[in-house]
Amino acid sequence: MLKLSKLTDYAVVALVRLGQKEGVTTSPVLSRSTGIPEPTVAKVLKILATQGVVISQRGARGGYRLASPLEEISIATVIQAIDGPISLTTCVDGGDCDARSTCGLGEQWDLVNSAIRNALSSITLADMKNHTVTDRLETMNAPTMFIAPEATA
Amino acid sequence: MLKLSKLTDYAVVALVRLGQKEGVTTSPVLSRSTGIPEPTVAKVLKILATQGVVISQRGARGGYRLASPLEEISIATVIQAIDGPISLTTCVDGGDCDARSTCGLGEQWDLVNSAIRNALSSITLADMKNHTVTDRLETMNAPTMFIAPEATA
DNA sequence: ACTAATTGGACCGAAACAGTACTGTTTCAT
DNA sequence: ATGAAACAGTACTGTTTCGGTCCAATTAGT
Ligand code: FES
Ligand code: FES
Repeated sequence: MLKLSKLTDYAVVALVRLGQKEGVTTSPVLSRSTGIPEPTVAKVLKILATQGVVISQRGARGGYRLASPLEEISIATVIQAIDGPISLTTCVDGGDCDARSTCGLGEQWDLVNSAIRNALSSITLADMKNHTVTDRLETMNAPTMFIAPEATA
Repeated sequence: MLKLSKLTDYAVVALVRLGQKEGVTTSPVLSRSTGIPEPTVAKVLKILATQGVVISQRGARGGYRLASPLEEISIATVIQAIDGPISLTTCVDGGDCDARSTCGLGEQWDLVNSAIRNALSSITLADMKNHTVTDRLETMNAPTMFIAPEATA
């Protein structure tokens, strides 16, 4: 269905909320604040901590805090942290493709990958809480990336 | 991992190859031509036929042919035909989200959805077969376009 | 030093996915 | 009319990934 995992969904919510807090915040608090089940938010934060998106403080009086301001964390970063690398292809890196030599368009997939990554990188967590950016996206979405120039001909 | 299903991968390959043939082409022929296992390519074509992406000709001397020229079929169309609708959110339509009322950023997800859909719609199957773009990609493909704090596998 | 609070990492069940096989229906060639 | 070729649809099975839960390691405070 090409949907990002629910964990990633929750991660974005948790991070945005975390960015609005002062100091460190614990999993239970974040859970109550967002409505996400406690075990789930705990797991999400754990993963994000290993990826360096959030800083964890262990022990009593511990908790999590954002490693970077909300504006500098892109959706792509969160997805990568939770779901792993963004490679739509299944072919480019893994190599477990049966075709490979016969399909002929192996390299072209990078086109798609770049497009996706570009789109995902242009949205930050700050945009997710800020309603003013909705209009700005309209101009940002112009398909003027690096699509084949003569491909449209 | 945010990857499109392998079926979709195969679908793109099959469609591009199909667009380079004259008249109708059978599944076995397409299988040999692409290197994709016969049963799989058959399944993919079947799905694409129900979605109207390809036209099927039944009976002896039958086969498949593209419903539209390659230039008019976008990657997004193929993904939607195989994997279903592109909704990254899991929240907007399904409604099986535990947070919903407390998360507060439900509407903002459309931002992400639009970005993805736009990126995917701007690439056509014709772009995938065009090898002149391959070289161009080498120069234009930014090595890292988003911050990867510690992308250790 | 002890205790309580909190994160870290491992484990397990469930669901979706990829692939395969079979049977039926349609059409062309003989 | 008959037989073969090719698509259509359904059902089944093995595998992988995802979502959720549980227990162990770590630290602050008393
Ligand atoms: S390498 Fe996987 S389809 Fe070409
Ligand atoms: S509706 Fe699902 S996280 Fe907000």
